[in-house]
Amino acid sequence: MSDSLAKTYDPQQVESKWYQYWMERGYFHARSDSPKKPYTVVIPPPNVTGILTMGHVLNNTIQDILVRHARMQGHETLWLPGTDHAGIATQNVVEKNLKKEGRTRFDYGREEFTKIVWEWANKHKAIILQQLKKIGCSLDWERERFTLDEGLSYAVRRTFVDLYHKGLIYRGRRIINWCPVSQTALSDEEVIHKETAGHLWYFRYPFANQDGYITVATTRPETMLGDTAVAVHPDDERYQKYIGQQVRLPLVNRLIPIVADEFVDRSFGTGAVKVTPAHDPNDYDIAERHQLPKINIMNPDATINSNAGPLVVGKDRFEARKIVVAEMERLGLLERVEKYIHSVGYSERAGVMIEPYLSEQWFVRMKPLAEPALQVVLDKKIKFHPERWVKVYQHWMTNVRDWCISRQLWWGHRIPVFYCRECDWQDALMEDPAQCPRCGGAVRQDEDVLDTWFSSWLWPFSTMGWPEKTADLRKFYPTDDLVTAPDIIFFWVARMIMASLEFQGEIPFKNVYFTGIIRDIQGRKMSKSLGNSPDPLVLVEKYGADALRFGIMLIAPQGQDILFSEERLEVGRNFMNKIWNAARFILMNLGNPEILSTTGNWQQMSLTLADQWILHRLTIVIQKVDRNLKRYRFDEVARLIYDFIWSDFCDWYIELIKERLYRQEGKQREIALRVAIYVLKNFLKLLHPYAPFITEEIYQKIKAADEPDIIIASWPKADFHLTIENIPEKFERFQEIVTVLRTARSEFNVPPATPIDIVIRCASDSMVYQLLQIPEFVAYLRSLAKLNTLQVGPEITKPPHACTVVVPEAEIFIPLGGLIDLELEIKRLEREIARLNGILKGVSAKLTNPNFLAKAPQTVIAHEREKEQSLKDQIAKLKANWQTLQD
RNA sequence: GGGCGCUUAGCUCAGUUGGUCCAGAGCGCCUGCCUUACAAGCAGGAGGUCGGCAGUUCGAGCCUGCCAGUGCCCA
Repeated sequence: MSDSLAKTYDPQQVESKWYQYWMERGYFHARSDSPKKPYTVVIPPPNVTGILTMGHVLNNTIQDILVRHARMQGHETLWLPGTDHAGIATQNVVEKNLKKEGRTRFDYGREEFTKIVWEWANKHKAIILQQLKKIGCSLDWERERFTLDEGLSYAVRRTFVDLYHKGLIYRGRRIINWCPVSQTALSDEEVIHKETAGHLWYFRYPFANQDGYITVATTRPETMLGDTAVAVHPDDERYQKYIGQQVRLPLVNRLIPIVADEFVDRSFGTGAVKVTPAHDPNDYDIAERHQLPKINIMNPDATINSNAGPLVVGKDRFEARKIVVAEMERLGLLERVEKYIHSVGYSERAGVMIEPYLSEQWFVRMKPLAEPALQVVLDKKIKFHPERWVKVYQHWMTNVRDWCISRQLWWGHRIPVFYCRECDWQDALMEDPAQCPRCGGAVRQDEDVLDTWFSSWLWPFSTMGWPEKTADLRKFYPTDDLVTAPDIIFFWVARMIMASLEFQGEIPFKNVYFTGIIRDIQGRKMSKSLGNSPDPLVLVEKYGADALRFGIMLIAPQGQDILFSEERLEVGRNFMNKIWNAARFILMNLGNPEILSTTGNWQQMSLTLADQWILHRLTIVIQKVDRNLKRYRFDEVARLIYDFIWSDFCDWYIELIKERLYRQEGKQREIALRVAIYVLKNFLKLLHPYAPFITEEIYQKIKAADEPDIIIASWPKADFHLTIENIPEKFERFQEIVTVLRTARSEFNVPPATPIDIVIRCASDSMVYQLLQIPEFVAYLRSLAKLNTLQVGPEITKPPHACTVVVPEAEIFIPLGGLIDLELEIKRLEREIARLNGILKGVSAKLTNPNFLAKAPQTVIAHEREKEQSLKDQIAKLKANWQTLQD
């Protein structure tokens, strides 16, 4: 315990020590042999390539809030940490580094190169995990996992082999998304479609056996070299006569047919389209229907190969485009060019234009996996928050296509399929075979690795030791909550559900909370190129981790994107400082340390109205916090906590008890402190999931010796019940009196140091009269208003030169003598009368409406009647006072 | 083209089942205060016909329909 705290809160000094302290005591560690009810969250594994982003701060703060809350509720709480090897991204970064030295991965070979990537990954893994610690995440580090760990790799292999033998994994020659820079296949989800300004070129293809031509429109002229047909709609009257004829493909001189296919959009271009089966997924389908050849004209690096003829062989695709267009123009076969905006696919990781590319890849058959995965969400066995994401999920699940899982990379889980070099044997196996089991020939393993998400989709259970039947799986699986961003709902969330149902026979988690996406204050996505993505660790240094966490939770509305700017963290920092000073004030006035062991046993104490009121407010706040945490309304909870401590506790309660603390000895002073300590302790507990460091720091100073650290303290219970009747109403009336007095002082420009007198006329059985018998309140009025005298009673005559304010049941006179501006007072009263009359008009209108009286609930009618009476009363008083000023 | 959001004070956003937080908060702005916890603070104030138009209802930021603007996702 310390009674001298710094005047300003310094997070640097405080935060550094507590994380270590918690770790040493093993608070983050979950025991699978515990009898306590489990609560589990598995972290969405950050990429080892990355550094902490604002998105991670948001996402992991929410998880930490859930986890710390559950821990305080007494659950055996597991938050399992780990990282993802991020195949393409990581290999890209390392290859880029090598390129700076003028080398490629082929200079090293697969094994050497992989070693380099491992080094790099390990280094960056350590960085990002350290960053998570910095922001206070209470992760169970004894269970940290990496997607390329031995155990997880075993799980991946097991899954592959299993699906292979079930026939759910197959190899096929298909059009896939090809990244010419990374030179690998990508899944559909890894391609981002962007509206791109381009052109529509109209090419003439001459008929083979007659004069004339048919005109086709294309956005990709260079692919014409691989055309194997022209397609028209069968019902298109313009072209029906040409169906079955042939055209001579310019530049390559190939004879290709004109086919009829219903896929063709008659309104696009000329209504006749070129068909390039090896370089367009739709054309591929047309080719399948019409048994057309599929000519691949591109090398893996997107240069043109010799299948395209001699004209552009070896040229890059974009250069080839220019040459093709120029050549067509020279031949008089370019009819026209239009500007055209169309959707172009870019790779999610590298940002380069992807090529639809015909190649042999491995696929997972999705339909059989998707159906049950959709059902558990529709049946609400897994709940989405906000719920509207269910529709997005449903749409994807019902239109799902097979998942291309092979990647032509070196960094990742190698596909466990083996081929015989001698015969046509192939199989997926758990153990590497020494030789072909059929003919004894030499075997080779598939060169490709698996999509990173093929390991991520097992994450919730592979991290717990699956396929072994571990104690962790028994205790902690299925997990409770998943917190993730909605942009990976297909990549990850959907596939985890599929994998868990397929391999575990149960759901992987009960709830999915989708965060918003962090944008800058102009609404732009955070990106390195824009330079609008702040480094969270810099923010931690500047504002403190608690302020960062609290600040971001306060501005993160549920289900909406978050417009972030650094200034918005000042609210968080100021709030931490406010809490610090509230605690500091109480500790400064503590005196007897015995007070710290206060329990909530209030019956034996004579609590004042203010004491009861703040305990009542605390009760309400606990209830609301509980309710909103259940609803995943983290922003609302932050707001509730903020308003409670700042407005209720600091602005009113602390201010009110100052009189008891400063000037009274003994019982009343002690009771005020006991209440204050009790409220503060409970408040700190409510705040702890949001701001773990400062709450532990303060709690350690005010907790009794036998109380546990706040991180494992019991969650507050809303257990205070009112003993004085109408506490909120009474206290609010008092607040109203205080406010109108302050306003009056301000309006009449009475300097703060100038003492005034107050005379209040009210009935002796009124609430106002009772309130002004309470010494605490009177003392407060005296200090705030710098009162000379206070007179209260029914038999009061208005003093001369006084301004008047009216509250329900009472008239308050402030004799201002020479200070009063008579004109001002008259105007003020008139304004007030007009304002109240306005409200009265509305109320009276309701009460004279027979429909309202007949149909509205009695409680509402009664309330309106009361309101009407009170308004009439106040207006009458104001008018009377106004009258006295007219002489 | 299909789907999902959003539109409330200058800015960013709250506003639970329609009535008693029917107009709120923070920031910004104006005024006055270094009042013995806090100037990262205290007190007071200005500022909005809740995007528009209809409808349901005794009663509509709140429910329904249409329209306008804006953002995202999918094709």
